Amino acid sequence: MNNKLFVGNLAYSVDDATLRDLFKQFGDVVSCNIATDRESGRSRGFGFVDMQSQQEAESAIKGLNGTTLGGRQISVSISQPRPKASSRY
DNA sequence: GTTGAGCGTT
Repeated sequence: MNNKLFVGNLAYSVDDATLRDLFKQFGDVVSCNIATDRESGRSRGFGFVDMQSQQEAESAIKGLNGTTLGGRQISVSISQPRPKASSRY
């Protein structure tokens, strides 16, 4: 089990610092990043947070999943591995 | 408005 968290349905007004501040309340945030569009540079409406441990990650899920942030009800869950870049279509 | 991004050789 990984300790990466997927945060979906985020408001465009939310940034990486906002996510970090939210998740650090439940544990140590190793890293956090908003999924910005590579070609547009704009937020895609979701992000990822790397917690120090899975235990802290679970606490963050229970504490932040389903909550409203920036007017949007965010969805927090364990992220899934990203496909290999070498396997581009 | 929901599973990133980067590089051409990790």
